[in-house]
Amino acid sequence: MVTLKQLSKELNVSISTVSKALNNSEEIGEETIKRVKELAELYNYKPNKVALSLKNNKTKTIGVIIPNILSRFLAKVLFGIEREATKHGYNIITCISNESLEKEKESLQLLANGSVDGFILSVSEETQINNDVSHFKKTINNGLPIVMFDRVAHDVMCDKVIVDDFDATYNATKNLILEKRKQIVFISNINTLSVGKLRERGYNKAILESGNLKPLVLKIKKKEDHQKKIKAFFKKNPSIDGIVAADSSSGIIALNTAINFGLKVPKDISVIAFASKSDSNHTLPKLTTIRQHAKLIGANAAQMLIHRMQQANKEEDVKTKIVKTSLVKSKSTLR
Amino acid sequence: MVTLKQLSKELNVSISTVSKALNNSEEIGEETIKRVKELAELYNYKPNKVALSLKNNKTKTIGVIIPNILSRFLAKVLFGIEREATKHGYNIITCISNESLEKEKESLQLLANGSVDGFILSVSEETQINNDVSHFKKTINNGLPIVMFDRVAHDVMCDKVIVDDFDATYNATKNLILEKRKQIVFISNINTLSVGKLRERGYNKAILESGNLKPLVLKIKKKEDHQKKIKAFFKKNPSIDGIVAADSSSGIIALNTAINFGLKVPKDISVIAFASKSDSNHTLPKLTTIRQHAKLIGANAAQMLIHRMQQANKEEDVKTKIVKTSLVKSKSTLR
DNA sequence: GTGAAAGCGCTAACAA
DNA sequence: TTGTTAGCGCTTTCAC
Repeated sequence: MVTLKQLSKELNVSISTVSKALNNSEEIGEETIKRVKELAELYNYKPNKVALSLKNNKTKTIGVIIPNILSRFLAKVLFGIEREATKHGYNIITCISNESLEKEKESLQLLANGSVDGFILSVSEETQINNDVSHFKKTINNGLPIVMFDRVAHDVMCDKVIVDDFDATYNATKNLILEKRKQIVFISNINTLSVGKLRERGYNKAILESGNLKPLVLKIKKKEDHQKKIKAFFKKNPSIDGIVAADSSSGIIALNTAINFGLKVPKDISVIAFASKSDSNHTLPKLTTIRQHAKLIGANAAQMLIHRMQQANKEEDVKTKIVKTSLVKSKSTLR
Repeated sequence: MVTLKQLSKELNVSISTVSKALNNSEEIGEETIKRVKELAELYNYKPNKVALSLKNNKTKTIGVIIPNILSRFLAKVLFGIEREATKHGYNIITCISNESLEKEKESLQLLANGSVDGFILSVSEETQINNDVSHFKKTINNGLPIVMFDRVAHDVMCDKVIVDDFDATYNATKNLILEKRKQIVFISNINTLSVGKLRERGYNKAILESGNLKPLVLKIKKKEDHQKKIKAFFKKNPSIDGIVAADSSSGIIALNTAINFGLKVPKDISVIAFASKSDSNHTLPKLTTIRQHAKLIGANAAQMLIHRMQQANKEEDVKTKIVKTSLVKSKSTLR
C-alpha cells in the first residue's frame, strides 16, 4: 500500500500538502492538487483505514454476534445488517457465539478493545438460560452501544429490535380455530428461548379463548431426533388436525410426517410455522408461514446502532422497535 | 477505553515502563510490574487493537467475501472460517457480494485499504459468467493474499480449496445405475456456476459409460418457479426413476414432488442431492445426500490463508486442496 | 500556498 | 531498573 509519505517524496512536497490536496483543501494551489491527484490515482492510493481509525478514534466497524449462522433467520438478519452497514460506510466483524455464554463474553471482550464502534447481537441460548447479562452492561458502560434483536435481554438498557412473537402465534392459532380445527398442536424446538416461550403463550391464549379446545404442546430438545419425536407424537395423538410450529424445522417435519401418514394437507390437517419463503417453496403443499422479515430486522438494528453511534448526546433514551410478522397464507392451510 | 498514558500518569511512571511491565519485560522490577498489573486489571486495560495494527502493519483480520449468506453451504463455510480464525486470534470481516461482480470488486477494494491482512472468498456468479478476474490479480499484486473456495477462478494464481464436484455426481449417478435405474435425471439450478458445470459433466460421464442409458437434464433458472418446473418435468417424463440434484433445493423439491405424484421413494424412484444433514432430516424419507463438509472447507481455507500470511517467503507455491465429498446414503435410495 | 509539528496508542531501540 | 524518543499513517493547527 502506497502512503502519503511516499507520494510526498516523489512529488517533492510535504506530507501535509499531499493530504490537504487529496482532501481538496482550499489552501492548496490548483496545479499542486492536480499533480498530487494524478500520482495518487496512478498508484491507486487509498487512505490507510487503520491510521484513520486511530486518528479519529472511530473504526466505522460494527461487531455482530449471532448465536448460530446456520439458522436461516439469523443468516438473513446478518444479510440485512451487512447491507445497511455497507450503505452507511460501515464494515461488520462477525462472531458466532454458537449459543455459548462463554464465547459470547469472549467475543464481546475481544472486540471491545477498539476493534468496533458498537455491537448488534442476539443473545445466546445459554445466556438466556443462565440469565447472565453482566457482560452486556459492562460493554455499554464502557461506552460501546449495543443493539439487541430477536432474543433480547430485557434487563439491559439498550436499543432493541424484536418481533411480535406472542401476537404471531396467537393469530396463527386463531386462524386455525376459524378453520374449525379441533385439536391444534403447538410444536417447538426452541422452548428454552425467550421468543419460544412467547410463542407458546400466544398459542395458549388463543386456545383458552376458544373455550372448547384443549392445548397440546410438543417440545423437542435440540439433540433429539425430530422426525422420530414428531412421528411418535402423531401416532399417540391421531386426532391432530392443526399444527402451529415455533420454528421452521418442526413445521416442515410435521407437514411431511402428516403426508407420510396419509393425511391430506390441508384437507385433513393444517400447518402453520415460523419459516422463510424458501422453506415454504420446499414443501409440497407449500407451507403457510409466519414471516419475520429478517432482513428488515437486520436493517433496523443497523440503523438504530449507526444512529446512536453518530449521536452527540449519548444518553438519548433507548428504543424498542417491533417488526411485525406477517402470516403468509399458502397451501398448507384452508384459509 | 483506558490507555497506557492514563495508567502511567496514575502510577507516576513513564508510558514505556507500563508497556514493558504489562508485557512482562525482564527490564522492569518485580514491584513495578505488580503495581502496574494491578491497576491495569482494575481498569480492565486492553491494548488498543487499532494502535497495534498500525504499529505492526497487521490487522489480524481476514476479509471474507461470500456470494450469498442464505446458502446453507456458504453459511456453513463461513462458520468454519470463523471458528478457525478465532482459534488463531483472527477476526473476520464479512462482505456479501450478492452474486454481483460490482459488489465483489467494491468489497475487495474497500478492505484492501489496510482493513484486512488477506481474503477468503468464493467467486460471485456474475464474476464467473463475465470471467472477469482482474480485481483478484490486482489485490494479490498489492500484497494481499487470497484463498478461494468452492467457486474458484482458475486463471488466478492463489491458494484454493475445492470440492470433487465431478467425481461426486459421477459416483452418485453410478450408484443409481447399480440400482438398475433406467431413466436417471440430472436437475440443477446452478448451471451457470463452475461447480454446477462440473457436476453435470460427472453425471454425463456416468450415464455415457453405462452404454444403454440416455442423459436427461433439467436446468432451472434462479427466477423460475422451481416447483412448477419440476412438476411439469415429471409430467412430461413419467418414466423417471432416479434423480441426481446439483443443489439441495432441486433435490428436496424433486423428492417431495415425486411423493406428491404418488410415487414411492425409494421403491419407485431414488433421489440423491448435494445437500446438508439438516436438509436430509427435513425430508421424509430422509434424503440421500452428497455432503461437502462445508465447515472443513472453511477451516482449511482459513488455515491456508493464515499460513500464507505468516509466511516470510511470500512466494511459496500456491496450493489447491481438494476436500472430498461423501455420499451419505439414507432413505431416499435403495442402496 | 506550503510545511512543520503534534497527536491518536502502542512498541522498541537506545539513553540514562 | 526506568525514561526518552522515534515511528507506524493520517489529519489539523499553526507558523512561515
